[in-house]
Amino acid sequence: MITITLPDSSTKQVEKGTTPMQIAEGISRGLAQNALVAKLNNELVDLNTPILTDSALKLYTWEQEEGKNTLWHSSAHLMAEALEALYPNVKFWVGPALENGFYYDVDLNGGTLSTSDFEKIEQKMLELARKQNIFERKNISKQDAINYFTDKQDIYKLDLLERLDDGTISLYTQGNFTDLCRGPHIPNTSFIKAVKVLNVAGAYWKGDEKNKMLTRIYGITFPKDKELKEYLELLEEAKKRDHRKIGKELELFTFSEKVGSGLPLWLPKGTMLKEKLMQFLQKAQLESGYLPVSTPHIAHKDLYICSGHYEKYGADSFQSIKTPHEGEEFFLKPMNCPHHCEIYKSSPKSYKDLPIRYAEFGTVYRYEQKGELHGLTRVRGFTQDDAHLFVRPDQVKEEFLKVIDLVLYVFNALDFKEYTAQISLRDPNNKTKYIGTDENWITAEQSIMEATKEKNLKTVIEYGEAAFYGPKLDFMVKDAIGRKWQLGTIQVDYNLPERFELEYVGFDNQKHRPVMIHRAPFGSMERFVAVLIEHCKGNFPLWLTPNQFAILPVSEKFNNYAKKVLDLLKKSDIRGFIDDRNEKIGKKIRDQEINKIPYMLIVGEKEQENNTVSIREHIIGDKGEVAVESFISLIIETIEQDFKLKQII
RNA sequence: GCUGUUGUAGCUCAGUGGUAGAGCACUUCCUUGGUAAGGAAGAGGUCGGCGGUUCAAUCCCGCUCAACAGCUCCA
Repeated sequence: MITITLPDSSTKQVEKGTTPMQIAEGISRGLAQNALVAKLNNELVDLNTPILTDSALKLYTWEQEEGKNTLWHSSAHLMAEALEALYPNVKFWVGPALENGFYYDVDLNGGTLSTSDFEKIEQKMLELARKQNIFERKNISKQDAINYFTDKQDIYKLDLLERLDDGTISLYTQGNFTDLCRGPHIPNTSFIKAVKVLNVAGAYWKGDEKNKMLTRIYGITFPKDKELKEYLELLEEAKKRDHRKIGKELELFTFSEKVGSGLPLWLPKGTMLKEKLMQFLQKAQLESGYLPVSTPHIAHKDLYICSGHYEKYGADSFQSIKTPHEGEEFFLKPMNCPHHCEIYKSSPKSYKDLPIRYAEFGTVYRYEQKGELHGLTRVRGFTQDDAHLFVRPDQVKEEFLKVIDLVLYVFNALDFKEYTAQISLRDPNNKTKYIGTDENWITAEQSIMEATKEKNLKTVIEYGEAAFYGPKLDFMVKDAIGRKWQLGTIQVDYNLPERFELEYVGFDNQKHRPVMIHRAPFGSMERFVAVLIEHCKGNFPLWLTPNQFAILPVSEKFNNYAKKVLDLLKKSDIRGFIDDRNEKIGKKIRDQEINKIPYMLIVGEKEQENNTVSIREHIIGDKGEVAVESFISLIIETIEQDFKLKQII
């Protein structure tokens, strides 16, 4: 007999060789029917693995990541089986599970695959899934594996085998398909009830562009039809929220081939939005002791030689600007930090001056590879809500706390309610590739961890993800439909203070090197606006939205009264316009609903007589007739209320 | 940058080896209408750019630019 310890610490005595599935059956029928994979002493295993020693056992269903991943990994095998049935010459590379679904990289031997083939593959997968084929594991020797795949003329699996040790090799077979795989897998194919082939794309063999391009087929599967339906609805919803689409519809920004790819043109409404955001942050920063600075868009090559960026990125950047003066070269600025370092150096600093916080909405230019450009999230010219804090080593933690406060203030104000903080630290096994003293690193890493802990942030620690110049803290937010985005970032930098020989005079009358902290709560205005659009689907908070109201005269006879109302509202700093087109009121309402205007003010004979407006709220509808003054206070109060609520959080 | 797909009016998109169409938007006129599309007329396109094949190219071919999907990358 052996002892099995379950997650609730209870134990079971079972015969040696009992499988996790049998234990599941002993617990409940429901669990036995839903279990997909088991964890045996920290190792994921098939449910039919005989347990030979005392073990801790945990069972996973579709509800857990482990269960999902296993189902998707097994689905990749199922898709491979379907592909092999449909395309006899196909060769397989690897087929892992992803965050949402799975893919398989295949070599179609010159054949092609298009979206029109998807249904055929899906049908075949479902047909095979219904056979309830068992995923059968077989441990074999390396030589046997080599023989097997040599017979199959499968160069890709042979390549994989080269890197595997004898004794660790296993094959999985379901139906007519056998794959080299370490597993684990779901018990049988019948758990896969709903199937969708999502996409097909090229991917280099082993991710190396010198290698052959394989066909990567993406798919997703579910244990219930309903879940597939919900997933497809989510994809539809994401499409509707696409900032490129909404940005065009709401006339926020555009691109022009003549201006150049990746160089956004902000339209009046988008500019209003962007500037409101900047004003909002600027105000918060002034209150937190930041000092606004502003620096030119170009700088002498020497600046970037000093910073080290020329050596690292020079060749892949926008190339230098020449002048009539022979040999003189300027570069478009790819970041603001070197400029800020020079500002720091413009006068001697005392320890009493620190921390110094230079803030600038600095527009920078980076020559991103063509294929990387994407709407506003990846562009070649963008404005960072940048600031550099020059601090004493003993101030790192305190400044981190303040920056975290600022970042959270921004997130709350914009209704991002869920976020996690990712702490990127040094690779503990390879400390040599980092610049800066061990002592400083330890202080900074400790400071970050303590600061996030004090703020009760949900954190993930990533070892080895730090930049070579310092550890960092990145904020990942979840948007309204659950997608994750990386927004704000805080980074410690030991490199630039060194390169620019930044100093301050300490209490001991000696020169010391300050620590530099880069931080950007939005990240960049472009990226943030993109994420915000997708988060709120273009329905911006009232304080931010480009037009807070539209006045809709019932007929042209009331245009003059509308004008009077507009003047009154403008005096109170409320933004909007009159829709004085020669259209019926129904048409105007429809159009302004589509334009997502928060408040429509309908004015006709009645309103003109009573000095009122009839409010119609976006989506909600008719809110009745009120005095113009009441509307003004409604707007002001709504905005104040909005901010107050958020302060509490 | 690599692979694939796409590029027709301001927008969304039909279409054809014999130099083009719809809906919306726009202009003018009629209409002055009370909570999601009133009516009529009109204007608008080197069919992304360059080159080739052809009697003839928006359509076929090559190159190029841009967008999209994926890969790789992101100070």
